[in-house]
Amino acid sequence: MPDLHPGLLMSIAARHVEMRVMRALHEAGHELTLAQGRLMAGIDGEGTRLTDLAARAQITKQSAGFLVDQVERLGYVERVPDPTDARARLVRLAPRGREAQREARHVERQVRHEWEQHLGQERMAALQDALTSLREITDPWA
Amino acid sequence: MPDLHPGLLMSIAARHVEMRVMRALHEAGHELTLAQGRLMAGIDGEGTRLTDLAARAQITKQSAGFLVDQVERLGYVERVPDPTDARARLVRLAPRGREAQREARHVERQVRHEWEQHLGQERMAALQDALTSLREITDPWA
DNA sequence: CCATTATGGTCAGTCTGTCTGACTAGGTTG
DNA sequence: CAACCTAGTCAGACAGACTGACCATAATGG
Repeated sequence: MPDLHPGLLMSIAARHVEMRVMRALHEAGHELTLAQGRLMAGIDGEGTRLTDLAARAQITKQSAGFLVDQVERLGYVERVPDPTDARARLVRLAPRGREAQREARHVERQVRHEWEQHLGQERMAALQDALTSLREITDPWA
Repeated sequence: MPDLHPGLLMSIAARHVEMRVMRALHEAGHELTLAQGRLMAGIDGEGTRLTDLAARAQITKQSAGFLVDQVERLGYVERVPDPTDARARLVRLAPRGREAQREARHVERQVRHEWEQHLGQERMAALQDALTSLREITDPWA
């Protein structure tokens, strides 16, 4: 059996994480889709502009606006005026959104722990190191 | 700067590979979409059943059928009867499909090489090792 | 040996997420 | 202050995914 391409192996594992997070959110009563989740993952504490959210998720601002409309209607985020720019508004997590975020982070920690159990500390550290380094040449956004 | 979650880092790198492959295919005159490419990646030498393709790409057989229709019309694959089961047909790469496959594999080798240059042989081997091991607990299809 | 169930695939209809292009309102700058 | 830039929306299109219903063929167990 020849080595599968690392990119493919990464897709498998990354997909697994997403699936675990989405499933947990669903079980906790949240009705978020993957696209909505990816978008919300880009919101930081003080709130984030639509344009920045779009860039982080690598989608157009139209798509981002569409998704923000949805999660706003569901009560996960709110749009507040940006005090520093009258054109802009900040998308901020509402209480329900922070709940979902907590849940997501919990599952992520759990997965990380499972991986460390499986690989052992040393290999896990090597993985984290290699991935972090690889980001320098693969992240279009950094 | 705290460590980003390995799953997220994997998404970034995996996406980079896909982007590189799609761009190269496009430059070589192939008009394949990402979804079509992912589907075709699941076709093996003797041909593969629609149902298996769907399972490998983790989509429904209806979606897979839709995509096969498209790439068949574009001349990348052909459907031939399955000699062992009259209900089934095998989806097989046509010459144009094999060309695209060669191109894709070429880019994948190139990316692998770039990564090895960046990480060094040892860290690259560690990465491959960790990812392969991780597959045991993250691949729903193995 | 046939009735039942399982499997491979299609048809019909729907929905989500994405895009491009055109536009408005509000900043920024020479 | 004129010209340009930037944040966001509106309108329209389309790809790709889903569910549910269905048909044809295989496989299985009384």
